[in-house]
Amino acid sequence: MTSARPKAVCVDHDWVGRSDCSRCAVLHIVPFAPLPLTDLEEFLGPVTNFQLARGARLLGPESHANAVITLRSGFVKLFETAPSGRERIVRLLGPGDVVGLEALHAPPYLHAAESLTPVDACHLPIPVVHAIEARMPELHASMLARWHRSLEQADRFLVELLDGPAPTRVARLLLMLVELAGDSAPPRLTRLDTASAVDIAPETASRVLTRFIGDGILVEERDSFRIDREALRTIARS
Amino acid sequence: MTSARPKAVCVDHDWVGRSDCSRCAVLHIVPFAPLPLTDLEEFLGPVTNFQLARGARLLGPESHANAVITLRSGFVKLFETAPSGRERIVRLLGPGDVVGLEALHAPPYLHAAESLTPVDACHLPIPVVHAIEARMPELHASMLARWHRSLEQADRFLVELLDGPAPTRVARLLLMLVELAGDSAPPRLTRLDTASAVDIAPETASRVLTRFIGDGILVEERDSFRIDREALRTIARS
DNA sequence: CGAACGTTTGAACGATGTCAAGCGGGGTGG
DNA sequence: CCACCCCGCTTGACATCGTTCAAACGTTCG
Repeated sequence: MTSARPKAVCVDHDWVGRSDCSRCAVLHIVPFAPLPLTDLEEFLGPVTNFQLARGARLLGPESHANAVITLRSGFVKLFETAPSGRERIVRLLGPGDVVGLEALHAPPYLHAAESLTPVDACHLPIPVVHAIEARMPELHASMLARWHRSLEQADRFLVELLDGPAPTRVARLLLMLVELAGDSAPPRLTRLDTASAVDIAPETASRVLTRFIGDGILVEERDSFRIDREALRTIARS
Repeated sequence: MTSARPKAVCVDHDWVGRSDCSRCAVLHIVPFAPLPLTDLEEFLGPVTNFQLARGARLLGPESHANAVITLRSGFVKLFETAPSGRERIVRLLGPGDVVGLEALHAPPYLHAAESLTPVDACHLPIPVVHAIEARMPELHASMLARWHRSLEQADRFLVELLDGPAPTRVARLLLMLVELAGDSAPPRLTRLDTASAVDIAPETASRVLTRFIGDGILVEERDSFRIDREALRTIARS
């Protein structure tokens, strides 16, 4: 209480926005954990919270892969540059997701990560994760689930987003984005990001989207968008 | 010794082909493990070895996901049918790989798996894996490595095989197949499988491959093939 | 020997990529 | 506060690669 060292963010009940910790992919278990608080403090001290603007780089293959990042709010794209030089988006992450999972097994990070919206996130050094894992086996299962989800999403990109004509792909992407967002507002991607997610030319993305807008199926806002779910689902089915 | 129950295959030194166990993704650690043999017997009893012809189904989303399969030899494709109805190959597995990893976390299997060549494999019920894991923490790291590899390959499909013109893609696929095979003979895919791996029409695959053959870059044998590595790498770079 | 399947080959169409020019809005600097 | 500039987006025209449809071939297997 009178300690000079500041409280670990995760444990500080006075911390503004602590409520979002319930979404923390790694530590959502902690509040219910049977560990004495003082122990937790020691573990969680190195965990730091930070915010980023849209378009910021979270990490890349060049960074030291010694931490994972959990998203409290905001959206992130994981991408690689293909041999052709084109940028290819391979995954999309949202609130509650973990960025840089691979680091948990071995460096380097497999992709680059950039924010698609303003982002609120926490930085967890790998040793912290392992320390918690050692004491709380539940975390292990939770991490396995993360790997599972990552694979599932990679496969969805392969099977859903890269299948069929351009309008179909874009429709599926939009649906995927609102699904990812849950109750929060889905992020509006640039035409270029849209294009590199579904592997079409930016110009084609533009044409498809302006057509959707013209048909009243899609409404774009500054940073988000709204859709006619049913109409898009029909297009997505083709 | 005089027991009526047959010896667990993994432990039976008289078992023909036991040498291939050193390649077993899950149990390659076992021979060096500090566990008493009798213990091992009990664990490994339910492990069964089996062979399949080319084109056989190993498992699918419909199967009870209560086991993983380790490939001792042969090649397997993992595929899903896309919304368009087309079959899309999402991963290729070879000797030493694990089929149905997902089951380790939760059912169902995420894909269908079919042999591309005759296959020699072992069937490991999930409880067996967990039992070994409990006693041998090394296995845990080894399993993490599996998830890691799966993700890496999924990403390679996304970034390498689905990028650039048809000849480039096919070239990359062929190179990937010989890499996957290591010292064994790479499997010759049907035109249809080739096509659904790199997302082109079977006819296009045919045209590309006959051209490669004409150029002396590729030689097809009954079940395998040989390539001019350098020439293909050049095409793959484009 | 025949049937079935995978493959080859041809020809024509069409969706999408490419190239190029113009537009608009937001941010910066004067 | 305004003007300019830059960047992302739009729009058009055109070229092209790959798909599609169709037919014939060869091999394997019953």
